[in-house]
Amino acid sequence: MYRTHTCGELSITDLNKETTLAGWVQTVRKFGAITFVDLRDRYGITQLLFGEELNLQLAETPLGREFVLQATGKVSERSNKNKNIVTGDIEINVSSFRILNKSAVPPFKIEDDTDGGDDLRMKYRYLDLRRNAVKKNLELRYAVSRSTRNYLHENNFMDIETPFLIKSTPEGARDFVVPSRMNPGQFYALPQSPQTFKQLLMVSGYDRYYQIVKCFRDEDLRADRQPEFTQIDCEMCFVEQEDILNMFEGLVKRIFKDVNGIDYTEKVERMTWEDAMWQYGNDKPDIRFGIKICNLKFPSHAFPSKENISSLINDANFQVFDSAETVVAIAVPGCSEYSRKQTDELTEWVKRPQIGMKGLVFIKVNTDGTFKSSVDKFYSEEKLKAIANAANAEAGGLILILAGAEERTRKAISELRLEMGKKLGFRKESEFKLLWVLDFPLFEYDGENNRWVARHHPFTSPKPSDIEVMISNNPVIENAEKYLEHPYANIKANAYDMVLNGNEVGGGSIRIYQRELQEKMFAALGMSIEESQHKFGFLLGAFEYGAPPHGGLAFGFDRLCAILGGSESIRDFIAFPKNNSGKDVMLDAPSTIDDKQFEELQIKLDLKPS
RNA sequence: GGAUCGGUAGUUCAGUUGGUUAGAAUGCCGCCCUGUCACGGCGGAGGUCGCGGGUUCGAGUCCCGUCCGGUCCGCCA
Repeated sequence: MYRTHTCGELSITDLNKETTLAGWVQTVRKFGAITFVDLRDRYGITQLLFGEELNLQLAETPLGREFVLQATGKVSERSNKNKNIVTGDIEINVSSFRILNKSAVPPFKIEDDTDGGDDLRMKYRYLDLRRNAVKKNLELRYAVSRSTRNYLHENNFMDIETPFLIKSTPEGARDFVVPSRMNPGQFYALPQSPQTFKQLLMVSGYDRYYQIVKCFRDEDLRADRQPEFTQIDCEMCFVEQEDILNMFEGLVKRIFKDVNGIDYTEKVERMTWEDAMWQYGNDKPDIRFGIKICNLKFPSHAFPSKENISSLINDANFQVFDSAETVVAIAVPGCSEYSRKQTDELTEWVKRPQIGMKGLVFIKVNTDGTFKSSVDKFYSEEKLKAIANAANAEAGGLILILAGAEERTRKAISELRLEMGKKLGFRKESEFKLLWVLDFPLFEYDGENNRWVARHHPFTSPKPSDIEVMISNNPVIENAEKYLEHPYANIKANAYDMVLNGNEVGGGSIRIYQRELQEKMFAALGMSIEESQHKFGFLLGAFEYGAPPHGGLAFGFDRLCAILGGSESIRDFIAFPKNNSGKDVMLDAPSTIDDKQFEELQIKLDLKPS
C-alpha cells in the first residue's frame, strides 16, 4: 500500500495515528539536525518532520524539489502551528521513508505565484498542472460539467455521442480536414459543432439531447479562442423559444448555485438585438453597469423604428458632427473633474488603431450646473444642456462623444463604455449578470462575395412574420453599397444568445424543420439546388420523414468556466491548451509526417515558398 | 492578411547617450544552523544578450531581414 491518507486530510483529531503519505516534495527546510519537508499531493500539503536519526539518512540520499516521496510516521501536534494551511496544526513525525522517484530541478516554481512565463509553463504543462492555481481551475471545470450533467439528466436529456470524422461543409468557419487513407484524395472534416447530427437526433425522436463535446474551427486564435474547444451542446423538440430560454437559464442558475454558491434568483433580463445595438453598441452588452448610449445621430436604415434627435447637434457648423454618419455619446458619472491629461489619454485611447476613431469630444457637466466642453466654440450652454439631458448625464458627469461611420463608431463607443466601466470599477469579477439577447438578424451581408450569409447558421428559422419576406424576395443584391436597403437586411431570426458579463456564453435558435423552407434558406444563401443537395442532402432527406419542430443551443464550455473562475483567458481552464499560433508547444504539434504516411495517403506536398 | 509589444543567467527582469570585466532577485551547488513554513547566515557556479546581415574605432543598445512568443484588428455559420 502506497498510502493510508492524502496530504490534505489529516488534522488534530488524528493525533498519534500511524500514517503513510505519498506525494511530491514541495520544499525542504533543513535545520542542522532536523529537516522539514512539505509533501504535496492533489489534496493538499502536509509537513513532514525528519528527526535526528532520519536526518542522517537524508544526508546520504538528499531530497530535491518534486521528488516523489513516501513517508510513514505518527501524526503529531506542531509546536508552531501554521494557520495558512488546513493541515497546519499537525505534522508527521517520520519514522521511515522511501524515495519513489527522483526529479530533475523544475524549470519554474511549482507555486501559486509562479515565476514561469506562459510559454515555459505550456512547454512543461505537466508541471504547471501541479500548481494549485491551475488545479483549482480544472476542479471548477469538473464542477461545471457535473452540475450540467446532473441538471440535464434530471430534465430527461440524453447524452449521445456524435462522430468526429464528418463531411466538410465550408459554411462559416474553416474546417480542419483529415485525409482518408482508404479513400485516396478524399477528406473528412472535424465538426465545427454537432449541429446537423443533433437535428437528425430530433428527427429520430430523441427529444432531449445533450453532449459536452469538442468542436474544431480552423480560424485565428485569441486569448479566449482555441482551435479545439468544448461546447455544452443541447437540442430539444416540441419546444418554442420560450421553453428553451427557461430550460437553459435554469441550467446556468443551477451552475451558479453548485459551482459558485450563488442563488441567482432574479429574472434573467431579455433584450432584442436591436435594443442591444441601440443602447450598448454591442450584441453582447455587459449590463453590470447602467451606462447607455445616447444616439445623437444615426442612419435611419440602421434603426428604422428609432426616433432621430440629430436636431440637437445640427446647425452648429461643427464639421465633425455634420459630416458624420453617426454621433453617439455616453455619460460617465463622477468624471467631470477629469484633468486635461486624463481627457487626452482617453482621446489617445480611442485613436488607437484597434478603435480607430479620429478624436473624442467631451462635455463636462460640472456640479455647479455649468458646462465645459471641447466644443464650446460651436455649442451654446443651452445646447450643451440639451445634449446632457438627452444623454441622461447627471451633475458631476462626463459626456464622451464619438462621431464617424455607423458600424465603426458604434463599436468604438461600446469599447469606450466597457473601458470606462472597468476604470470606474463597475465590472467586478465576482458579480454575475445574465442577459438573453433575442431576435438577431437572420442574414448578414458578406461584402467580399456580395451575398447574404447566415448570421447564426443556415438551419436557423426566420421569425414567422418574416418568412414571407424571405421567400418572396430575390436574394440577389443589385447595389452592393445599398445592401442595407435590401429586404433581407431586416429579417429577424428565432435566434438567441446568452450573455454573461459582456461575454457570449451560449447561443442557439429554433430550427427550420420543413424541407421546403430549408431549401429556400439555402437558396437565399446563394446555394444552387444541386449544391444544397450535395452538401446537406441527408438533412433535407430527413426532413421528409416527419421532422418535429425543434430548437436548441450550445454553450461555450471553456469560456463559461473561465468567467465563473474570474479569468479572462480560457487557457488555464483547459488541461492541455494550444498557443496563439495553434501549436501545442509541449508536443511540438502540429509537425511534419513521415514520407511513408504521405505515400499511404497518396498525398504530395507542394508548399509555396513564403 | 494586418497592427503592436516583447526575446539578456535555469527563471522573472534591469541594463542610461553606442564605450572598462553585462547586473538584480529568485532558483541551483557547497558549508553552517533543533521549530521552520517566502526559514536564516556565509560562499560559489551560472551568459552564443533569439538568429543572420549592416552602420561604427567600438553594438545587448542603432538600421535591415528573419524566427519565436504575447495582445489586438480582420477572421471566428
